[in-house]
Amino acid sequence: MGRAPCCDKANVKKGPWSPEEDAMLKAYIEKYGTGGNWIALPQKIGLKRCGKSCRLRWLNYLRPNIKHGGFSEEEDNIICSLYISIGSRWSIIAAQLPGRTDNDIKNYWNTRLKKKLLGRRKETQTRRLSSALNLDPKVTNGMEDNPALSNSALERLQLHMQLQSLQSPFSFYNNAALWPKLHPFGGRIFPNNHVANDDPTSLMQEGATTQAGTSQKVALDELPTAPIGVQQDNLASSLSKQAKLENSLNGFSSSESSIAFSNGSVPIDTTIMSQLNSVDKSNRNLQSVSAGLYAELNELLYGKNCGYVPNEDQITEFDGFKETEAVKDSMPWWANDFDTKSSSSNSWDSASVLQPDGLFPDYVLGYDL
DNA sequence: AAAGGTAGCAACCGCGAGCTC
DNA sequence: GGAGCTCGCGGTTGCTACCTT
Repeated sequence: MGRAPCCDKANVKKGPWSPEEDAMLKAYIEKYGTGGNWIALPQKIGLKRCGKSCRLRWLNYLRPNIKHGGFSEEEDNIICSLYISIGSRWSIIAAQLPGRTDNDIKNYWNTRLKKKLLGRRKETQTRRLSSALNLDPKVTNGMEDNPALSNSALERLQLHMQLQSLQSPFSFYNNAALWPKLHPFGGRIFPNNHVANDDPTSLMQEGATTQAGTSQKVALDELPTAPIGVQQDNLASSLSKQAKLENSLNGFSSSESSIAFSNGSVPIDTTIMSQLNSVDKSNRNLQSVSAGLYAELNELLYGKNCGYVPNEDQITEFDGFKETEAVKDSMPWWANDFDTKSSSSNSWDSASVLQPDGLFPDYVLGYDL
């Protein structure tokens, strides 16, 4: 049995909305509300529009306090950080940007931000890459000789991210804390002189601290020899936070979602285990990803944190993004307590749905764009 | 000036989740 | 329990304005 159509498609108008239609819809909703039924709304108003179309028009254009265009650097940072952290969950990203709609952000990302990101990479990455990574010339030569490979790498990465996300929202590409251990070069991906706090691997390992603040750092000297695989207890810590977020987003109560995630001790329940299995599967898939892509990924995401300082002539438009601390300082949601009561993924309200002391700070430590 | 290409954005489409009966 | 329905989301399409040749 097929899906029932949401409206009589033969009798609904499509295409751009006229000012008259806008006025009718706005006046009705402001006076009576939606009545909890978008499908019935157009009949009540006398509009020859699909209910879904009315909803979209109201949501993206007519409702009060909508902002269009003119994205600030702060908003750019939030969008980029969240996109890299959680992918194309536009409604969640929109919830962090009052007055912005998911559609607006989606369009902005697809038409501008993504190109901005690619543009920065195109200009700087190969030169910076070879000097920053101190890699085997056999590896870097190929990348320098083949700009097409480099230019497509981010898009390939995004495809990989989406594919992995299909397998598991908690999978490898959604979990930055896993990356250094999984890198095909092991410790060689970063310059040899990286030590302690300015080592990006330490940043990412810090990202693997527990919800309760218990450090579960992995010794740095473990990294070069770590096999391609996952240390499950560290992974589980990250997963626990992700699971908590996901549960919150899915409407679980905070008490339900945080049950056994204290002290870094993660219950090996079926949900978590299935996520672990998904990550293991992702790891296997990962081994087919080229070394060049890995190098690019690290350069792209951690370029400012890996200890490499670009020459002045290497600074490009994307360097307009603030330094990590400045970014965090400028993000109010960063410091606010997570309100599980408002954990709606509905972009109508701008309430924070993210968990500032949980998942995302871990990620953004490494994603200073 | 005109044609073709590109960018930006509004709107549409189909699907999954969740609710009701 | 499951069929039917609505809602909300993310991907995609199509229109328009602007740019380039």
